[in-house]
Amino acid sequence: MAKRKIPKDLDCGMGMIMEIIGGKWKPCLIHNIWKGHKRPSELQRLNPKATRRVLYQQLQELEEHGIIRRVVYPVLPPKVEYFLTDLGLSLLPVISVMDEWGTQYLENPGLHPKLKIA
Amino acid sequence: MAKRKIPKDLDCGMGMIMEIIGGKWKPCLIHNIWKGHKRPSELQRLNPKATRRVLYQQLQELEEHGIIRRVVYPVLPPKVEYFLTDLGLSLLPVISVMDEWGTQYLENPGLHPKLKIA
DNA sequence: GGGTATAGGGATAATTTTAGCCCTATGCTA
DNA sequence: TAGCATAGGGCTAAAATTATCCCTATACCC
Repeated sequence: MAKRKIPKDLDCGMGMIMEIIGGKWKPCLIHNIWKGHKRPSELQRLNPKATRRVLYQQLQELEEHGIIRRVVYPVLPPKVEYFLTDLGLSLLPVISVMDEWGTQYLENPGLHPKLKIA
Repeated sequence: MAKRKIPKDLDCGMGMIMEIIGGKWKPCLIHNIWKGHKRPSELQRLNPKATRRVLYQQLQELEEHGIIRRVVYPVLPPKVEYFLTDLGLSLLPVISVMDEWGTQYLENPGLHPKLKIA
C-alpha cells in the first residue's frame, strides 16, 4: 500500500491535517466510528458506494496514522472493531466544524449557484 | 481544466467541503489571501514549492467554487488581486481549526511516532 | 454440497490530481 | 536590444489516489 507521507512542501499545519484526513472516505469513516459504528461490515453498509477494498485501505491508513485502533477478536467468523484513539478523538472538533460547513452548504445550494452537481 | 464535481457518493457534508478545499494548495491559498496576500506573484513567493501553473489552476477552481473573487486592474504590467467572497470568509473558522490542529501536531510529533516524515 | 456471513490480501486498471515545459503579451530599465 | 516583471494558456507527462476483479479462510444454515 502506497504509504502516505507528509509532503515537505506544505509547511503549514494544513498540510499536516490534510495528510491525515484527506482520503476520500476518511472523514466519513472517522465520523461513523465516532457515532459508534465500529465494525467493518457496518462501515461498508454505511458507505455503499465504496468498495470493501477501498474502505479497508483507508482504515489501514487511519490506523497507521494513529487515528483509530483496530481490535481483533479471536472468534469465528472473525470480528473486528475500530475505535478512535486519543489522537482520533482530538480530531472530532475539526471534523464537526467541517461537516457542519458542508451540510449547511448542501442545504443552501443557492449560496453558490455556479457549483456543478455531478 | 478538469472540472471538479461534487461526488454524489459522498452525501455527508464532509464530501462537500472536501470538494472545495481538498486541493493540495487550496487551504494555504485561502489562508494566505485571508492574511492579505492578494496578488498571484505574492502567493507564488509564499508557496515556492508550487509551480506557477498549479497555483493558477487552484486559484481558478477556488474562484469557480465561489470562494475567492478575482479582480483585474486594466494596467500594465497587469495587476490582479484575489479577495475572499462571503462564502470564502465563512470558511475561515474551518480553516483555522484545521490549521491549529495540524500545527499543534507538527509541534508535538511525539504524539504519533509512527508517522513518516517524507 | 451450496449458499450465507465474517475480514481481508494481491495485482492491476482507471481516474484524478499535480507538475513541467514552453508559449503569448506589455512596459520598464540598463 | 536584452533582460526583468507582470499574469496567464496549451499540451503532455508523471505521480498519486481510487476502483475492480478475483483470491484466501472458517463456521453456520438448509
